[in-house]
Amino acid sequence: MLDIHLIRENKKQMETALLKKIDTVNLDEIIAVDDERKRLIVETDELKAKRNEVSSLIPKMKKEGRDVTGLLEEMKGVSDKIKTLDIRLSDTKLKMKSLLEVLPNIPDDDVLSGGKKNNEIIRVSGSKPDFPFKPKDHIELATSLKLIDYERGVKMGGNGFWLYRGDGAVLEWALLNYFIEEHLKDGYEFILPPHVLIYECGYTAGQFPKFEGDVFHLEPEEGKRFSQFLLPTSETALINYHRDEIIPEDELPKKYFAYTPCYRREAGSYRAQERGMIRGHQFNKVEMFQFTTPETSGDALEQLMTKAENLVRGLGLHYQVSKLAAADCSFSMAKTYDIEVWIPSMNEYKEVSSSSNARDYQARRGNIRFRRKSTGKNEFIHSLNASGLATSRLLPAIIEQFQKEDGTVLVPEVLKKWLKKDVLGK
RNA sequence: GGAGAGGUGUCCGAGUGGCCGAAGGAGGCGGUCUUGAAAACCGUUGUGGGGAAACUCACCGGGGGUUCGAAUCCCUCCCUCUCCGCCA
Repeated sequence: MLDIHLIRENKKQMETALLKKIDTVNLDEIIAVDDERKRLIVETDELKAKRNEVSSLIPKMKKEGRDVTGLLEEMKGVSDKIKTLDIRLSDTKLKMKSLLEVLPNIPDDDVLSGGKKNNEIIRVSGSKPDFPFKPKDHIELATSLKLIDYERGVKMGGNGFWLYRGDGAVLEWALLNYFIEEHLKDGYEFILPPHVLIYECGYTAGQFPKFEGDVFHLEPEEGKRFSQFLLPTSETALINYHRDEIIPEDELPKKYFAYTPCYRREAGSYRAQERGMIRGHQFNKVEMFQFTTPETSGDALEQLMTKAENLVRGLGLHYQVSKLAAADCSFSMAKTYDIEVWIPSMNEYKEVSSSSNARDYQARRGNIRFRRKSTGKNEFIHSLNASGLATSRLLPAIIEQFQKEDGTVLVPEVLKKWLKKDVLGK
C-alpha cells in the first residue's frame, strides 16, 4: 500500500515512478476521493464536537433542575445527521482503499523502467558447458534415471504435477537440506508455517485482491464467510508472522527462512517449451525473509542476494544475476534481483531465485511496525524476501549441466553427504 | 462435534451509561542518588485522522442497534483459551 500523504505531496514524482512499472496512472482520482474524505471529516467532526459538548451539558442542567426536552429533541436531529454523514464517510474511505490497494509499489530510483527486455545482467558466473556429445534434456534424463515420474504425477494430481522418486526424491531433499544448513549457519530462524492461509495473509503480501485468481482456494467451510487458500510461496506466510505487531527496534533485523511447497494455479501459462519441471502447480522452495529498519533494507537486499548466489555457486552451476526492470518486479516490490541458471536444453537462463525489497509496502498493508528507540514512535518496518532457493528448477539445471555422455549425472560435491553417491545412474 | 471463559494502550491488567483516552503495574524516556551499575525515589510516556496553529474528532476484537450521550446495555460476526468427545 502506498502512502496517501506521499501521493499528495509528490504527485508528479509518484506518477513518473509508477509509469516505469505500469502503463497508465491516474492519481488525480485518488486525490479527489481523498479531498472528499477530508471534507466529510470536517463536516462530521463539527457536528460531533457539538454533540459531545451538549451531551456533557445535559447532566449538569438536569442537576440544576432545568428543562432539557427541547435540547434532547435537537440533539436527536444532530445524531441522525451524523449517522448519515458517517455512512458517506466510510463509503468514501472504502473507495480510497480500493483505489490505493491496486496500485503497485513504486520502483527504487535505480530501477530501470519497462519490462523483461530492460532487465540488466549484472554478473555471470561460470560458463555454458560445452558438451562433446549431444546432451539430453532433463525430462529424458530424469525419466531414464528414474528420478521423476511425470505420468504418474499427472495421474494423481492432474496436468501440471509430477512426482519425485528414488534418487530424485533424495536429490530434491538434499538440496533442501543444503539450503537449510547454510541458513542456520547464518543465524536465520527456521520456520515451518501453515500451508493453508487466510485471506488477510494474501492481502498483506500484496497478492490480493489483484491476483486472487493465481492461487488455489479451498472451499469455505460450512457457515464460514472467508475461504482459505494454499500458499503460492512461503513469503505469503512469513510476511504475516508479524502482522499487526510492533517490534522493538533492538530486535531488528529479524531473519527467518522457511521451507514449504509452493502451490500455484498458473492458469494458462503453460507453454510447450516449459515442459518438465520448469513450471508446475506445485514446487519446493526455501525462502529467506527479513524485517528491517527503513535505513538498513537496502543493504539487507544485497545480503540476501549474495546468500542466494552463494548457494547456486556452491552447487557449481552456471548462472547469471539480473537486476529486474520495473515492470518485471512483482507488484509489491521496489527492487528485485533474479538469479537465473542455465538450462542447456532450453538454451535459456531460468529463474531459481528472486531477492526483493518491498520497503514499507507490505508493512502498510499488514500494519507491521517497529518502535524506534530514539523517538519512541512507531514506524513501518521494511520487509525483504529472497528464494534460497527454488529447487524445482535447480534439479533440471543440475542434471542437464552435469550430465555425462553415458546418460549418468555427476552429483554436486556439497550434496554428496546426503546422496551417498558420486554419480546418479550407476 | 458438545460445554464454558475471554478479547482494553508497547506489554500485563482494572473498569457502577455522563467525572473514562481510560485506574494500577511493567517497560521506555528524562532526572536525583552512586566512582560506575543495580536498587530506590521523582517526573514523563497511547495510536490515528483533520487543521498553519489553537484546537478538534475517532479508536477499548469487527460490524450494526438502543440513547441527548456507550469500553460499559442489546444483536451479530470474527478470533483466542479451557474442559469433554473424535483423531495423525
